Amino acid sequence: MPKQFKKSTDKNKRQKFAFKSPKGMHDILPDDQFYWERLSKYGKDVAEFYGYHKIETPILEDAEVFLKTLGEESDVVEKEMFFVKGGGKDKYVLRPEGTAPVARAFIEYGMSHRPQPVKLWYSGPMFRKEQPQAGRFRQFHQIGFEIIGGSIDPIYDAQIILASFHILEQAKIKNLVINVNSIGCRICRPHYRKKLIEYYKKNERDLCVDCKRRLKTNPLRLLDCKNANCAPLKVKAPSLLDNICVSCSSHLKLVLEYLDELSLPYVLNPHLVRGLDYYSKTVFEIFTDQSPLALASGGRYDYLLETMGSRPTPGTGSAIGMERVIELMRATHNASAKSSKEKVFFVYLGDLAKKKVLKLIEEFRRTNIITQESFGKDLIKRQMMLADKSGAQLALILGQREVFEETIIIRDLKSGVQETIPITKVVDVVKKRLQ
RNA sequence: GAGGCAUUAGUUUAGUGGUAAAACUUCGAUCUGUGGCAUCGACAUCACCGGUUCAACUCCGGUAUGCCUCCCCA
Repeated sequence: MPKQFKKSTDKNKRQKFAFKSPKGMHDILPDDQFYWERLSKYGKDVAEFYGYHKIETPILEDAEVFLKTLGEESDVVEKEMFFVKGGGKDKYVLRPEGTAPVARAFIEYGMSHRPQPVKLWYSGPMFRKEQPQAGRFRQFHQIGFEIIGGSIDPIYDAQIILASFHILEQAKIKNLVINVNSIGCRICRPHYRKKLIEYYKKNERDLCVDCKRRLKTNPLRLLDCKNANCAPLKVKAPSLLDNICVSCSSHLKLVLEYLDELSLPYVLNPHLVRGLDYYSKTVFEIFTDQSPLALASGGRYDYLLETMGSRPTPGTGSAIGMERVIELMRATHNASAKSSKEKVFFVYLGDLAKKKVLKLIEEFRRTNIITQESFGKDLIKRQMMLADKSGAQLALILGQREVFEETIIIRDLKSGVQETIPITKVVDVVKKRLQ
């Protein structure tokens, strides 16, 4: 419920403990809908233009869908999933991300029998039990793109990046930069991982607390440490770029060539790694200089479907964090863009006129003209004030005299010019005036 | 999961160990014939629970929520 309605007018009935939305989960209030609708539209337009088909998966999934794919020791799985009671104990979870459910659907509905690759997109809420912060919520929304099946072609990575990039561009986010890296494949990554561990083991004493832990749980994350003390070690650490196999490095090289071809602004960031296990080869994140948070991210997941029991099937995808984008849209979109859709405002005087207006509105319903009224405020002055506030173009004024004469006053709210017309013609005249 | 800061009306902010102030919003009255006007009025158990005190919105502790830095991530 919107905040402004939470208070009861009856003092005796007032609740001692006010209800609140769950921690880290927010209502999208009427005033914000403008941004959500805009961003959703950008997503839909881009998806349709590039031939992605929309898919909607349930908000609940079998926990195994994520346990098996995201990595047992990843934080998302280990401590950030909401388990749902009922339907078997701990069987279902609120989905923490969108790729694994889409992959599940791909397998379940035999989409490998469609022309390959299959391009899919989705939009909806995701849930992670994190400590909330600016731009980090327990319920958040993503627009995601996936290209599944076909060959392991770097051009698909470029297309996936392109789709996310265009949405951000349409949302008028300035100074976008794409960070790109390759985290290798199942052949070269273990070698690199070993090399990295060996290197850091030698220097374990100088590592920060977090990095000591990372060394055991997720060594690749060492590259991403922000602690200044670890920085010197990072510089000398073996680089992913020097250690991935020929197949992976030529794949990355082609991705970059395609990005060049599309004139997309990118930087090669050898320290970029992702938290989810299913990624391989290309990974990327899109940033703007107006926020430290990634607005979109994604990568290639050539082993994901295999992990889920399918034939080996490559894939690549990305997701945009809608809340993070909307936060930036607020700053750039001016309020005038939010102008009201209401075109016609009814003003009445007297009970008889009030009754007539009720019926007149129904006549406008058959046209596409949106009307508004303010029943319950009988003062004509108040009604005019509200008409003005509503942003309506025309006011239709019906008083006792007009009811008697079967006329109505049509008033242009900008110029203040008004005329009296027969009430039978009001729909036609309004239609003409609005064109 | 760790550390730090914050919380006063619908909103934005004052303020004090002796039960709260302003602006805007909303609602009502003046007001049954025309535009954000004017005047008057209404709307806060000062986030919640407990402690100290003659007395707590103020001091202390806890909880919740928000924000910041981490962890991690969109």
